[in-house]
Amino acid sequence: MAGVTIYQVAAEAGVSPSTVSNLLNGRAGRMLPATRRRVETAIEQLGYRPNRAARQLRTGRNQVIGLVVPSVANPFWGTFARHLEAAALEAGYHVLLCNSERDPERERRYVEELWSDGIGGVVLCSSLPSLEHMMPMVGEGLSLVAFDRTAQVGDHESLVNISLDNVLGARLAARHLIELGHRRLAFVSGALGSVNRRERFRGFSDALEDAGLDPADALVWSGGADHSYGDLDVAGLGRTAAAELLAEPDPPTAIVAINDMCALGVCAGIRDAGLRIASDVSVIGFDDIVLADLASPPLTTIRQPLAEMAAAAFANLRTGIESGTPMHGQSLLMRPELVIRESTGPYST
Amino acid sequence: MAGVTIYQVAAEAGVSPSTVSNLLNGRAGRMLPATRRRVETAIEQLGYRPNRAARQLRTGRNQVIGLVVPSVANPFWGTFARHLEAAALEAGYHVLLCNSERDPERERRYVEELWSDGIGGVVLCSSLPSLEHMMPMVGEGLSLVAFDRTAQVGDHESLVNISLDNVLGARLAARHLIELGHRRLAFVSGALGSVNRRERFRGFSDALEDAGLDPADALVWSGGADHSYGDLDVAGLGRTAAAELLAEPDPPTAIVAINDMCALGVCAGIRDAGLRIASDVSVIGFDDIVLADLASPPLTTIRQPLAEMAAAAFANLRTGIESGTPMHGQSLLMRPELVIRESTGPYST
DNA sequence: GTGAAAGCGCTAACAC
DNA sequence: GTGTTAGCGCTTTCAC
Repeated sequence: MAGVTIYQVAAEAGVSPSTVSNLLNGRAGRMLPATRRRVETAIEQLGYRPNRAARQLRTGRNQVIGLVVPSVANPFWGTFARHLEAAALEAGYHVLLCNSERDPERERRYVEELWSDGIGGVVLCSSLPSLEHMMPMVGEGLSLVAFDRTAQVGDHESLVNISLDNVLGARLAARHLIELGHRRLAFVSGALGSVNRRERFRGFSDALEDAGLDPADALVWSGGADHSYGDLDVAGLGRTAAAELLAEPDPPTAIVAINDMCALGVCAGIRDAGLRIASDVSVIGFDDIVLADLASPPLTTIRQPLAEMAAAAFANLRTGIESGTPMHGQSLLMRPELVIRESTGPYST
Repeated sequence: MAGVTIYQVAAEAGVSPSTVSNLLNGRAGRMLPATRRRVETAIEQLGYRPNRAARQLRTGRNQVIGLVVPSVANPFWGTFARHLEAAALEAGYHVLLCNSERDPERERRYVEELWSDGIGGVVLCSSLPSLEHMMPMVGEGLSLVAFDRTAQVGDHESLVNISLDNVLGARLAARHLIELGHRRLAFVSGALGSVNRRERFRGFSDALEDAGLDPADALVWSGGADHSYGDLDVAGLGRTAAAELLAEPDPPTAIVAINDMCALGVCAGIRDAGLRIASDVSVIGFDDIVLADLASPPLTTIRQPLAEMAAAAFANLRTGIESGTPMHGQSLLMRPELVIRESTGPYST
């Protein structure tokens, strides 16, 4: 800590602390150019940097937002974190990173701590159906943006939800497979009960119905009810899923994975079984992480416009924080995009 | 912000604020058990949470460390961030995330801001040879741990460096290839001038010499001097590198990539050229990111023990911050481990 | 063993 | 236009 205070600057410039403060806080409008110059010189010369703790103590607000993700080790969340940090930085905000490992209790503890640290806004990446446990704080003025989760019955009225249109995305995915001639489809996911898992499954079923297929005939693999897989193991889970599905009497010819990491695991499992991706079994992922394009074969997937979503999340949060009034509840559903690469191919007997 | 202060707690418990403060700060030793009980009850009842800004203003320090990484979108850094956050959390610290995009100027600005925000310690993941620009702050008391970078001539005496033994790692990598019979090796990297690029290249050269080969005969591809590739494009760079190297009159039969992301790109480039990995061209990476095992074929690589490294980084930082005295400069070089998978194979004419 | 009081550095009324 | 002043909530000597 440089240790130079606003008083020293004031003394150096021959003005009062409030003048310095005014300049610092953009109230330099009616200031004499000469005064202004003097203050700026003094700040420069002394290398003055305002003390944020003092400012926060006074104003009750700091320039920090919290980000709670399942795990930044997952490239999807890592990429999101980077975009969010970039958006925040542009507005002079910093980002406090929290990895929940998808534990609802940890999510709650994190948000509580952030709130009591004076952080005005949090982006919560939780796919929990109920955010009940956060609501007391939202009631007290916390701005909360739920990411990767759509609005649910019972949500607080000032909750903002930002996510992909998962139903549409999954529908796009399954339709692509059906158009390629596949009839025996599988859906692979981890933990049941997450909002977006439910939605993606819904879109998957819708597409089957659209094509006159019975969703009840589809193979659904959900990782065994009692397992709660970490966010990275999802790849290992895809691998296991593929092994089990391909050992079925009537195995699927195409697999929709809940996300790209899972799809990468499914691909590994297909190879483990001695089969070829696309020509033997088609695989489609979800997210379009950087690695989807690098994989072998490159992964067909549903793209989420992460940069735009991160920017929107931050913009909402900032408005909520700076307006001082509760945010107006809303949901933002981004448009998914089918990206066809080489992990999907036509059905062949 | 709950808004309940230490005064309200004191009033509720019928004691003075200092007594409450004493309890809060572990100075409850000589306190009457009855008093203590009363205060604890009051805290509980009012749901009191100390205001961190006020505490920081008073003590000058907060429970936050800064993490500056090139980009958390890169799975290697994402994984590191997660491990570091876990270590910090255990000690009650939070982590502020900064993505430098490998821009030295951004690195400096970030660290300066963190320092003036009252953050006592920073883990800086920079492979810049000189950390000169951080030194004024270190001189003033900032605890700085440089990660993924070894000690350099001219470093500040209280700088702690934590990294892998890159020379040994790269030597292990190249030796593995040579033992498989390869004689025509290539080394692929991005930006020149980073400390660990230099070290890895050194280990690569050493291994060639060990085997009686002339390092000058090796193919070195470094992304073109004037390009400064982002941390993710490193995969695209590997892809380009492979294309160019394989178009040479006398192409390499084995490639050492600067890291796994780059290696994944190299693999993509090899496939683009219609060749097969391992049987036609061997590829070895560095880091052992999660995706190395998921890739097709699974990537042979040099593993960095990231969790241990993150724990060590935090432990050092914490000691530095809490002791209040400058850290004792030292370097920690972790032992690399060769992980043989399927992207490397014997040389065949 | 417990309390009184003085600030940490800043902002924002409100005077002038 | 600029200065004076009163805290924000906490910690920490120093008295008692």
